[in-house]
Amino acid sequence: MSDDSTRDAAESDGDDAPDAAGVPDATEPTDGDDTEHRAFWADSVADEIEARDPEEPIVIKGGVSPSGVAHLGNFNEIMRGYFVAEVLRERGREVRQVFTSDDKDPLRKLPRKLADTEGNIVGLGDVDAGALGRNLGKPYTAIPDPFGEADSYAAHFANLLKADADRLGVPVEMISNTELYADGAFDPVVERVLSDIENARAVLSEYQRKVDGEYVPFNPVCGECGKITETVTDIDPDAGTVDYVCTDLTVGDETIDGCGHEGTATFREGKLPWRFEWPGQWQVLGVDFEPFGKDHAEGSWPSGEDIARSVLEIEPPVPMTYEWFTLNGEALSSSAGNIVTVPEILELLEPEVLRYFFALDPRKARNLDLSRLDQLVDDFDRFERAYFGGVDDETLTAFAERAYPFVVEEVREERVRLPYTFAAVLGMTDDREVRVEMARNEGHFAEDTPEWAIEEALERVEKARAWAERMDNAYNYRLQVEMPDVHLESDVETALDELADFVDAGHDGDEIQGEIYETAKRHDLEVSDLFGAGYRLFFDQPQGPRLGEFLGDLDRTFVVKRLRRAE
RNA sequence: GGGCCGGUAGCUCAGUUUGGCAGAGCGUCUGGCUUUUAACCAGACGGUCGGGGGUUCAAGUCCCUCCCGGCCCGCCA
Repeated sequence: MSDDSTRDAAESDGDDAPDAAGVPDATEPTDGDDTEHRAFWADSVADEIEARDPEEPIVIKGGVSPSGVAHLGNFNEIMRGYFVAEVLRERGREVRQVFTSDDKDPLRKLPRKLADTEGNIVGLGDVDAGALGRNLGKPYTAIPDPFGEADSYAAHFANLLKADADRLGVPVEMISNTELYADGAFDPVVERVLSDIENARAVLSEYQRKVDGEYVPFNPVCGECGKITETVTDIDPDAGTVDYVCTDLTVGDETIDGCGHEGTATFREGKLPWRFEWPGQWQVLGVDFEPFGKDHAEGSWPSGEDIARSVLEIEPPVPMTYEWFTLNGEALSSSAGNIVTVPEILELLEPEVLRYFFALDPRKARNLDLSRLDQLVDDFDRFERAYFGGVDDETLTAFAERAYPFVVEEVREERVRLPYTFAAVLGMTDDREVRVEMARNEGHFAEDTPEWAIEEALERVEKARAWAERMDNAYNYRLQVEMPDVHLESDVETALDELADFVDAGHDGDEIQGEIYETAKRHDLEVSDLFGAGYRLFFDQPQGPRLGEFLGDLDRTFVVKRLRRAE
């Protein structure tokens, strides 16, 4: 176990992310006054926040170290916070949702994966790794963007995260931790911690054994080499400075060399260690609610809560632990390549389905199985129907009544949802008219279905098509525009010619489907042989969707020509 | 080793606060759609609610204990 920890620590910054469910403490009512059960967890959290009679705007926070790839796990905090924010706004509260980029943290190790400006995941080999290596130990904001576009390494990843939040329609305000120090917002916190250092040590030592009488909870940035240092030799709270020596920094079994410089730094030229910095953020930003992954639940939350009360003398925010989700059954890990980004998953799903995923109970550990996205979409569709009263399930309906309006951008009952796997079938052809016709035949579109609803419904076809291709699953068939290279027995060819005549005479899909059986029978063929030939001709595969009905929706001339094997 | 969270049908999940018949969707199977061919319809099958013990008229739900998984109890965040 401890062996692993080295590896894990190596990329702990971002990677292993959080996932899905949450901790109960968080949603437990304060002091047992009113224990009203809520169908939507965000209502329970909102109750708890309101019970504190908070000043407005109510501040909801999340945060992450901008270490490498912004992946879906990082969105737990943003999405969980979003639902609580929306519930409070609905109750007439003014809410500010912020997300800190903890970008004064030092780059401790070279990431194995990065995300470029478009959010695509790339390897370290695609950037100047040597340049990055020389910046080990410096704050992320002091390191150039490896892709050369943003102001810094930190800004690059903060921009990606912000872009993803925009894609999901979450109005989150990004805050640079470095800036909080630079503009003096953190001054009172640092001053408090360092002037009351005996107390600070005493409190933290309850949680961290390493804390001793020499421990100084402040890490200056070296004025010479720019790296975060660990050795403070003197503190002058009145002057607001510390003296330091730029010593080596040990990270796991690696050492980042210090330059030996001896200097003096102001409270703005350095940072607090995380255990103090987190509570400091609560104070500086006036945080009322913060969701966090279960890794914090037994570590930094208890100490942070204590530091907030005992050192900073502030009330910590309402907490909520969420469980992590797994991706395809495995922990999220960028180094292992088990990662999905927001843009990636939005190629496969509508944003509202993804929001739905995060509206589910945060306490439950979930698995996001890309090969079974149809299940997630089906669940969403059912959830949506429940909102409109179409599902005989009290619990689901109660949940949907509360959560659904926050999941969709706009509540519109006339909206049409094509079942995801059916959408994948429609994705076998690019012809929009064929898609619409097939959907009509299946009863998904009615005569009076408005054009906007058809447009929206068809957007799912593109998602489902991308899914079928990416998973290379049972729906990954493609109508062949060019005649495939097929070899057929002569009796099969004869049968196909007859079938072509039948189609040419003008029959609908059902009739064609029936005629395939009849034709096979007449020619003493195995039905499967004739179907097989059809699938070869149209899909260049041995199998496919219900053939007759599919052909009935295609252009008749095309179908006839293809059945006759004409180029 | 200690602590926290999770474990309900093959899969994805409700239900656990406040004890009251074990649930849904999907999948599977069977049947239907004049006819084995993945879209549609109906029905059926499917459960030791992780195991064991306890409390109770009654336990998925409460208590004890054990198993499995994740996390924390070093550093860092």
